[in-house]
Amino acid sequence: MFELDLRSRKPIYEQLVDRLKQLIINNVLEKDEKLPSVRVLAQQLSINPNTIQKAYRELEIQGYIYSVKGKGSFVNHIMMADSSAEIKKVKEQLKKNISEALFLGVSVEELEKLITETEVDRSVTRGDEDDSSSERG
Amino acid sequence: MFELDLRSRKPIYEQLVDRLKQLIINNVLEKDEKLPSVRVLAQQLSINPNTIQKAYRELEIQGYIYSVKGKGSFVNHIMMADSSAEIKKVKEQLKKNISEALFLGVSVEELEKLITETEVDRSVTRGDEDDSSSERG
DNA sequence: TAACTGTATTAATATATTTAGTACAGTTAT
DNA sequence: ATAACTGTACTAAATATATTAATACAGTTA
Repeated sequence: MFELDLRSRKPIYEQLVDRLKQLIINNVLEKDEKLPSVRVLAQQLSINPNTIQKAYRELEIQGYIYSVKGKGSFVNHIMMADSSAEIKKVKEQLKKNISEALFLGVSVEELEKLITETEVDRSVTRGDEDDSSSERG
Repeated sequence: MFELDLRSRKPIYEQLVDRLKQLIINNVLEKDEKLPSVRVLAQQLSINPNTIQKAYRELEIQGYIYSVKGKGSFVNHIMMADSSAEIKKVKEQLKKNISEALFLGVSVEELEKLITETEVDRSVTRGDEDDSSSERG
């Protein structure tokens, strides 16, 4: 399904969370799509099922997936509801990154281009079927 | 000098690096300003000097400060030179944050406003004495 | 019932972080 | 030269965090 860096200083479960988030955000994993079970994915990645569960649990807390005992874990594309706390976090992180980028000499134009590029990438992978979140106005 | 969250899962030295970076980026700490010595800051924050040194060393590697044996550690505002690796890192992190923000429903307009706001903050705290990195052309 | 699924718990292990203590070398002022 | 500061290096111990392992329980599906 994807690659992990077992030698990284970044914990495996965090890598999993980040990776799965990106797949969900970019619609590679579609709404209600079933994720591999904790045991199957653990075997595929040659790591312990508990580590997978820790990642899935975190993703569920953050609202990216939902899990049903006996059935499995599924992608949650509803979102947009009570994500205010998450939005605040992301915005704070963005501010830090932006000021650091500016400090390192990245121009405002380049930063704006980054936004446009990211937006385009999303439109392409999502087939542009829902553009409400990227309206300008 | 600042606050730390000793209960955070984020290592103390990483908090220190982030915090000092922000102070340097936003020019709260000015060029060639002397930072507290590892021992003094350690006592102020009630943590071990080795932890301070680890943070200072990381900041020196990243080019934010420079240290002179016997004299102290000082803010480095020259930068802009060989920061290509750092720029690449920040850009990748920015992409992730932007796509997550878009996914959570933050509009492109809002993201662009974040850039403008951050730019303004920097101009104000820096007295606008050097605007070369924020030209739009 | 058998074979899946998520979830929980405990213990052991591995890794990372922090502390503690000591030491050495360069700077500054006396 | 001495005293008091500075950064830096090193080892060992203690603490915190992450990961594995093994087991168990409950819900789902065929």
